[in-house]
Amino acid sequence: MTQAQTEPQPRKMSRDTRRAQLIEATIETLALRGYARTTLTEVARTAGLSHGLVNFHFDTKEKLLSETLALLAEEYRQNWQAYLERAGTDPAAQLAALLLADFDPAICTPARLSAWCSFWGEAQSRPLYQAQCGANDAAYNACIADVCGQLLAQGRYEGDPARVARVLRVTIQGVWLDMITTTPDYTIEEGLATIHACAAAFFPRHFCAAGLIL
Amino acid sequence: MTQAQTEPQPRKMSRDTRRAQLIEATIETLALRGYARTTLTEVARTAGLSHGLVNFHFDTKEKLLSETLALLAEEYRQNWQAYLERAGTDPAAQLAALLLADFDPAICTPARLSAWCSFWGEAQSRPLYQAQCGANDAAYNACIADVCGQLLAQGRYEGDPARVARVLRVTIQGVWLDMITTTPDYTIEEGLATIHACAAAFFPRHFCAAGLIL
DNA sequence: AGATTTTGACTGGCCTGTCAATCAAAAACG
DNA sequence: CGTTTTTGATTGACAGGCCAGTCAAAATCT
Repeated sequence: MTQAQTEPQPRKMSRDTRRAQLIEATIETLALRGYARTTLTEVARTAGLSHGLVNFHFDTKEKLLSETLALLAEEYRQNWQAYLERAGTDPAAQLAALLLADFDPAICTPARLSAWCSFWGEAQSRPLYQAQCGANDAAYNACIADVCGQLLAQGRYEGDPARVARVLRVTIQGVWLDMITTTPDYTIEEGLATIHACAAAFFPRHFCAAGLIL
Repeated sequence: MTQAQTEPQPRKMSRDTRRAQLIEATIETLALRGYARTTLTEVARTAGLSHGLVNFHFDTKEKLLSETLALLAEEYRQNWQAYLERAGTDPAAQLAALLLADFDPAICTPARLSAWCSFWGEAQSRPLYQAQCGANDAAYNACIADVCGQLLAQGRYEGDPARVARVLRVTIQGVWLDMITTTPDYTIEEGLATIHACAAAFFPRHFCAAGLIL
């Protein structure tokens, strides 16, 4: 990915640039090798830098992984909040925006999806995930539950907002997982169609397989 | 779990017994420590046995993990197939059985759910998962898609069988993930209620939040 | 020159896999 | 039926390798 040989690339770069570069290399390594086989040497090689630099910028491997997860969590949060902002105040439009947000090309990258999946696999046995993502996840859950509650009320649908929201959320998660584990012919369009089919089941007068109605 | 000190426990046991014991210890260790920190020494200690025994019975760590995953996959397959067998020929009853199967107390254990999650996290970067579970997963997908297709036709519902089936499948998976990562007050009943809410959205005349109608 | 980044060799620790010795149960024997 | 031999499971010490983290020296920038 990064080519240290082609561009001369100033040896010394700003702290933040190097850190970002190493974090990006960590995401790629997680995706390619998995959590268990992600080593500092491997990350450094992916970034085209020396092993010692990683410790210079991040002190420990744990801090590197922690900040990598923090970056993923933060860009995820900013993405759906930006989508929500642009959607206005109509609950159906807001829900459609939330569903679309998770398939934005900036977020929904093979490397990023794989990296997320690596962290989930370790989440159960390490406090790291909850510490970095607990608050964000809670905010997202509250938000989508609120939007679902409004749409249920407005459309006179039956159903528990929390459960409808949970089904939509885990369906997105599941589609993400499918997209990296199953055969390659699983496009973003097919993923979106699946999640829209789910939304259409709960809100048939507002959603169809193609997305928001009207 | 196993207490080597309380029971004298015959020093020598049959091959299959020891292998099963070590595989069970592997599941517990995966759940407690995660994939990356699962070591042979840790597994042996959990089983109350010596480290060398693991290599005696399984040759390599990879084979131990492979056979552990094979056991999980096989007991999962047998479980849903048994449920399906008992359900008769009515599509709605069959679907209800498939949904219930995944919450059977024998399958839906904290340790087993966590172990599954550990394997998923590594699935993307290792052929192990596809090799052990690819065929089983494909059979399950085909089965639930077929049942959904029958129920859609019988009830004159609209929808793509493959997509409806996928939503149900990933919702179960997502609820499993929730059950081990979120706060403890997530019971099997709440999990089942969520998946039933999802089924009710697609098949409102056959399912409600409490499960199968009639 | 002084400050800061970068490198690569080095270390101490942990982990996997090997192996010779040990031990208990079963089999063979007297 | 008691004794000896054989078989095969079990142990723990050991070797080799890999990895995270350290550090002194070199390179680069200001």
